[in-house]
Amino acid sequence: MGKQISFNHQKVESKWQKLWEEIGTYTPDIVKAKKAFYNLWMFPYPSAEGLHAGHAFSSTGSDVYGRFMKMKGYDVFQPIGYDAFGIHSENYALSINNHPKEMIARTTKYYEKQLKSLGHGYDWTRTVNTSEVDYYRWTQWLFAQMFKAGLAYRKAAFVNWCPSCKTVLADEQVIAGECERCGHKVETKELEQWFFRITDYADRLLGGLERIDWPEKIKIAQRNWIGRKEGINIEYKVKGRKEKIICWTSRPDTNFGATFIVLSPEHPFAQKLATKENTQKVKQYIKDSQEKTKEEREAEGREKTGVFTGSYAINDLNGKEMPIWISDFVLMEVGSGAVVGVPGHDKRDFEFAKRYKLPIIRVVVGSDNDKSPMTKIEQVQEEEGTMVNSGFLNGMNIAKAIGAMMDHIEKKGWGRKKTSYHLRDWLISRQRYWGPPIPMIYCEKCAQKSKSWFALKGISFKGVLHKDQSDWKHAGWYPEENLPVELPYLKNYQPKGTGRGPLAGHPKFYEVKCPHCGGTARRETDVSDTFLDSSWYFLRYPSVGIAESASSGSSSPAKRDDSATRTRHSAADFAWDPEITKRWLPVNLYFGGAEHAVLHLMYARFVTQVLYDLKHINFPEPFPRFFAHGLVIKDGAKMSKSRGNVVNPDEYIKKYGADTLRLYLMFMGPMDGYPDFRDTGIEGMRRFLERVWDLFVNNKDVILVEEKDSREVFVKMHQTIKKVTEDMEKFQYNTTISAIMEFVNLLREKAVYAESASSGSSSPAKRDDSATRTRHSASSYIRCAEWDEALLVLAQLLAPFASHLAEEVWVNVLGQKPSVHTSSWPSYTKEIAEKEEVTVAVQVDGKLRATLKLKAQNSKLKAEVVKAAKKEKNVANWLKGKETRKVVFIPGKLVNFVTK
RNA sequence: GGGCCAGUGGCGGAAUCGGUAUACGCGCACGCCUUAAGAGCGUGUGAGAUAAUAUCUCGUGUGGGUUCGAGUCCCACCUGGCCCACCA
Repeated sequence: MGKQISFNHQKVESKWQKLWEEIGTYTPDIVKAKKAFYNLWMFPYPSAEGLHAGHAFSSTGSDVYGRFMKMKGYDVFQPIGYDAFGIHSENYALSINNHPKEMIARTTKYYEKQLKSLGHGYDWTRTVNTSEVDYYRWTQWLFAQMFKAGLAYRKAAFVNWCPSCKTVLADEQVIAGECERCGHKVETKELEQWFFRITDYADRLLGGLERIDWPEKIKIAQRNWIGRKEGINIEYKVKGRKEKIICWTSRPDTNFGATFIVLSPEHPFAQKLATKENTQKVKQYIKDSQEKTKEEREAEGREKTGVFTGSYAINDLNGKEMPIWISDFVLMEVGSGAVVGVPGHDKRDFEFAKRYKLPIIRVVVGSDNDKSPMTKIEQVQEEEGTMVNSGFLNGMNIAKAIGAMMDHIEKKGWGRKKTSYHLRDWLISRQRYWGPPIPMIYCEKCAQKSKSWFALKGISFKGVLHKDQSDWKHAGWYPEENLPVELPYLKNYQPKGTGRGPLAGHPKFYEVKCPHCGGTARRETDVSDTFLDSSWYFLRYPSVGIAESASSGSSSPAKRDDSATRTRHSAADFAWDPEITKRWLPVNLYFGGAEHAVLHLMYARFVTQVLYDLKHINFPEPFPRFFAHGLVIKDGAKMSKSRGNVVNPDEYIKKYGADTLRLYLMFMGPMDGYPDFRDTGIEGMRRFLERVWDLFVNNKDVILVEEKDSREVFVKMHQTIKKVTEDMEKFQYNTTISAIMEFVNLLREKAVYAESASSGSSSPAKRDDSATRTRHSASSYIRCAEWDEALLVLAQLLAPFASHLAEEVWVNVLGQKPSVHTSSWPSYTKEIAEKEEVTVAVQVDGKLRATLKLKAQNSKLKAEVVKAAKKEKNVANWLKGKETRKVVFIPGKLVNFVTK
């Protein structure tokens, strides 16, 4: 008997996990659900060696909320899947010398086992794997839609190239000059690539932020990344030449202080403007700078380099000649790739001017009133001040001067206002193997025709497709209509580093007929960015199994696709079912990491807006509510393999149980914090659960709660429900659990165990040797209803966290029908939850001198409280000989005698 | 360089609106139990003064301010973290 006290987590957990799956506890009626709640956790990529404690932390945070909503009466849908396509999985496969296809098959199995062992309430009947053809045919479909809408185009550009991953990268995927995946320094290469016109959506992505419930820091990150800035393109004539240089600036007010112009080495005029004697130097400089990586450019960073072209631009404002220089601190992708140098009011310009002894003119005087010539960088006035040496602007403040100057320049025809964005088009091609082949076909013959077509129209065609939809077919590119374009199994899938993907070595794959002229054409051999896979997965989940099952044909869904006969939105043959999508989307709560602020979260919003515009869905924002969880820290640092501080949840689940781990992870700290994982902490949590278990299984021996105690238990129960309910909504699980602990502590304190009549030496009463607990003979006391209710409530409050233990006691101890997870969340009465007796603080001049224990209603009466407070010896002492000038009274809380 | 966030016991962290700072847990100490150890249970635990569970002083990174009253609000600074970064 005595040994049975210990909670056998392995037995209990596996028992319920099996049963839940059998009876479909977490599989909602996807077609008919009335109160749909789509609770989504960012799916993981199954490339590493399984889930670590960080995954367990965030997925549990999401699961706890889903379970809570379920008990609140919602039809909760919690799907799970794998972001299994893409460079991260491929790199991992390469590192372990395994084919990604096999690696994925193995790791997804392991992930599934781990996720199940954590006891999460996922709907395992609807999973997604982005590397499976049934999924990626729609990723390809999405690409084709983008192209048809004029949102996918090719252009030659200076792009980020990772020499280690041997592929190009989007701007978002370059972190501080390094590859997001492998950490290798990124270089710049000029290549022709596929882009998505995300910049067309810049303003809408910005505007949409106002309407969604996201953490402010994520919104700010997106705003900064989009980086909308008002400015002006100023056109400068070049002395003695026909070229005009356009410089974008947000600070035209300082233009009277402009003393030079700097072009990016990649600027089309960079070489052209070099005078004869400078040509050699300029050529060399351009060549040198292009060989540098971004990192190198930056490392030399503050030490500016440059070369003079020999040409001069004219500042129309004052007719001054400005030497035109070339320097690699000016980036082609920013603004217009050319900068007007105002060294007095821009630190970088100042450094450049200093280095090459260019004149520095002050045109702004700041609040320090320094009007002296500028010789030190500290004097550079960037932020605020009053205009000087600036003609008609003199005396104006900066804000006013900017407006005045912009109007002036536009009126004179020297330039045009232009809003600039930091956001750039999404580079979507990858020269890799493990991804969806870009479903496009290129026909050289058609391309030649289109070149003449462009020539006819007077458009110089440089590989950039125009937005006008009629243009695309003239560039020789056609979207593949027979989807999917299956990724062939390649044994040697290693990236080549030639600027082309591994598929380029397989004529069987790329040799196709031109869908337009029937001639020999070539299929695109690059694959798409992995972030395209994850940009729409949330649309897929609810319809998994629905779209296919509605199909009557015997052929596989992959083969059924025939664009001519396909009705786009028929349930049988589309990525998502329109009715189900209406019911379940947008996602009600998205739970994930903040590190995706300008990656996945931005791309998913963009794709959703495009699909909304193309009328494939009826909502413009995929995630109206997003919660950004924090990270688990171990030994003071972020978990990582290289640090060797990765915590594998498996061993903890085995040793202490999933319930213990779940509770501990949620108790460590707030969900958006960075709590430290400790072994001693989890042991403490196991002890807590052991005490809870003890409370339940020995429940039948509790025979008494005294009148006073039963009331206390009852009140505490209502207080606990209130606290837990409120804090759950705010994802403050740590305080939720501490409230439950307090409740458990009280129950244990008040419990009185009977001498068991039936059992002998191993009776439960023996187990507890506390001197404070009294033992009574069973005959003289009765059980109270409050006690039984308290235990039911306790099981329910624990259910989102300790799902298995709660279920076990709910069914096998408390005799309820399964499942505690479908029972309705307990309610509380506000009046009962309010304390009956309160402690009122008594202060003299703001210092605590006594506390009063008063009945709640009395504590609200000023006269009563003041009277009682003055009676307190210590208060009287402090008031002696002083004149009370004022009495501050906060009903039910505090009284403060002011004598000063 | 820019943006955002945070500094509370030995540790993780509590503290709705400005109103008893340190809830809950870990750790530690002591006690009970035990032949012993462990487990379990109980008590204590911000610092200092003190015979004292009475009482007093100090105390939420530093310095100032507002207020009857500040962890919370304002100003300046210091430290740490995260994100972005030669963005014109």
